[in-house]
Amino acid sequence: MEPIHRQPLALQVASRIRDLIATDQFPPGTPLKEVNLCKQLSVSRTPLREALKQLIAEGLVEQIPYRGVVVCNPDQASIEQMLELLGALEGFAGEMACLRATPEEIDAIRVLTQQMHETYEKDERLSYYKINQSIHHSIVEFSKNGELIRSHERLNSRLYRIRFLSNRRTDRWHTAIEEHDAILRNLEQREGLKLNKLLREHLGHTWTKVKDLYDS
Amino acid sequence: MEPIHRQPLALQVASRIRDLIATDQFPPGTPLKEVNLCKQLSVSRTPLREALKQLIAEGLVEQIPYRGVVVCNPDQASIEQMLELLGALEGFAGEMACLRATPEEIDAIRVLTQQMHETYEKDERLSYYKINQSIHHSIVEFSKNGELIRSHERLNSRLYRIRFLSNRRTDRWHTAIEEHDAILRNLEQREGLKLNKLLREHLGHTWTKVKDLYDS
DNA sequence: TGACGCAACATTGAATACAATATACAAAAA
DNA sequence: TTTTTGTATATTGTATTCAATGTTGCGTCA
Repeated sequence: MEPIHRQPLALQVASRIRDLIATDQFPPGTPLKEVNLCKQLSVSRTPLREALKQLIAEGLVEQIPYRGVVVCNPDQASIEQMLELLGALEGFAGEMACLRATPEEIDAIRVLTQQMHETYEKDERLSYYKINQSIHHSIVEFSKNGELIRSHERLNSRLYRIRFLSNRRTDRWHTAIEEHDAILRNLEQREGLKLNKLLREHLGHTWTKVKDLYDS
Repeated sequence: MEPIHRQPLALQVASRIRDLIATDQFPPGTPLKEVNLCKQLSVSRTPLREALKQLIAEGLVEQIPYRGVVVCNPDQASIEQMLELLGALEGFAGEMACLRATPEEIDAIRVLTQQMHETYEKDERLSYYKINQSIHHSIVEFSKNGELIRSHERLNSRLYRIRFLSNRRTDRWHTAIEEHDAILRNLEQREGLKLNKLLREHLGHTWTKVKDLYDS
């Protein structure tokens, strides 16, 4: 039987703050002052501090001794490195997925890709963004490697905001869709190495979009 | 002038416990009881708990609500997954190193590989182990991707103990040395893709060694 | 004899109190 | 006027206290 999963207060606090950062309600540079947050979230300092420790470990915020915790503001170089690593992880995941995904799982990707086309035709940016995330997430899941899934999850959450912002740009939208078609094809045909390469390039293109955003 | 780097107590505690786990003084399954550890390390519960939170985030220990923290005892499947991911990370790092390592840095790998041969001939297991780690660490460093370096570091620390134990086996020692020669050659010739493949296989062999250890 | 319930103990979860450190501002001296 | 220094205040770091929860063992009842 499924055990009951308890959520210690610190964990709940952590995921709340994570959301606040991802949705830009706590934009980069925001100082996370303990007493303020305590009042806003109605918890005491102890669980809050434990939550912050977790976010520090995840790299979402940074701490300077005796000067508090602030939301990280990664520079272009860091973002490029993160996206490069994300590409490597997803590429490898795709390669493994070619070996391990069931036909039903590949069907699921097919459905998502189809839905993605629909959001493109209807010009629904937010849905597009979510389906896109969902596809990438699924591919990683189908690698059947729990460690890989967790690593990807952590890194992706740090990039969530950036990718969301860069999603506004319209230039590369069509190309991205085409790339997703190619990704689906190679997954269907279990072309591991090609899919790996494709996914890495796909993420590389994300970087150029983000870069444009910064430069403009 | 070089600023003074402070180490909050929680960080010091965390790295101490990390060492204790890596050196098998806290073998898997050991319950980390807060009050005991407090006395042993002469700190109060708060910084200790913050340190534990960090180790939980790193995946070195696990926590069950109201039942405390215990040192993780990863099963064969998890170890296989971790090594698979480690192989992917190192492989990718090697590929990047081929693009970005300076000639001087490659020289450093050459020196280490030479030293590795010497430890083999003198039958110095511990030195061999350390030099081996050092080579892999260096290759990852030369990828010049900070995120990749950190991810590798975290994952590797979780495998430190396992790999140390499997280092006792003598069967594959010679083959491992030969593989390192090949790794060096491909790095020298900037054969990124081949090096990637080689490193992934190299880690795959580690898995077979670990597996033997478990099975016997 | 075995199972259930209760109670005492052990351990973690959370909150508060106290100490250490940094920052800002004002006053005094050059 | 400018620089320096001291002090007040804000904020984090650490310790301690109190509450909630889980575990163990013994006694009682069927």
